[in-house]
Amino acid sequence: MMNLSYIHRMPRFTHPRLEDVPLDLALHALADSNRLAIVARLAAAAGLSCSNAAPCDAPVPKSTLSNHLKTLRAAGLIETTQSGREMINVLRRDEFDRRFPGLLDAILANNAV
Amino acid sequence: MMNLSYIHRMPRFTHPRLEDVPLDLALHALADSNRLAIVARLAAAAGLSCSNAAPCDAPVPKSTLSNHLKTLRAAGLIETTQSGREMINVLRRDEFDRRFPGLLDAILANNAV
DNA sequence: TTCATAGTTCGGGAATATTGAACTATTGAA
DNA sequence: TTCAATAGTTCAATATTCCCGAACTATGAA
Repeated sequence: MMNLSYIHRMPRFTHPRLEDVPLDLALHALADSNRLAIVARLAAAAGLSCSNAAPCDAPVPKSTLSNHLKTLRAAGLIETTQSGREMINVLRRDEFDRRFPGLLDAILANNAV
Repeated sequence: MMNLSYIHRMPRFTHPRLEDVPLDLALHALADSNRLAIVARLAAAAGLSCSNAAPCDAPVPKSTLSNHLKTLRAAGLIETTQSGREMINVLRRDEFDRRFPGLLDAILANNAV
């Protein structure tokens, strides 16, 4: 019998190449106040678990939060890796900036409270 | 009997004050390839009727086009005025730039084919 | 008038988003 | 080892939004 237990250690998430991300998909991911808040928090931190990346105001259900992070992942904005039982999210800042120069800067600058 | 015919000459569209437009609404309006194409055309023209503002590739049904323009209007991106039987659309560039400095520039610069 | 043009609005089906509930995986403690 | 707690995903049902054909309104021209 083959030992298949290793598959549980396979990477859980797929991350797109930035060159495959169209502008409208990136903008769509950022066109939501909760996701904007998440990106803003990640921009100011080295890496955050899902619950730590969540916007502090407006409590978001965890399934909703998970979906928001999936949307950001699909747009090439964040990379998620497992660490213990937490999923650590990191902003793919350099790659995103190379793909869309100046875009994230402009958006974050305009996201001030 | 009151003469009510004048109401047909009332302004047809309402345009938001830019300070009332939240960032996520503006991004949402721009997070669509057809609407991006419309904005790009308006950025390069003084004023365009709805059908002239339509993206040249991908033919868009006129009701869909009308809704796209309504979305852009609600986000403070365009101003629409009637001229004869055409509706002339103008990009509210200065106002939008004052509200969201650098945002439209960054988006249009990244919208190049 | 009447016709054609330029668009808006309405309504229903298609596509997306939200979220409670069930589930998986990991850690720590008994 | 087991058991419970934690951190998150996935599923499925509901809610919302979007798309677009059809009907409608307004204007200009014949």
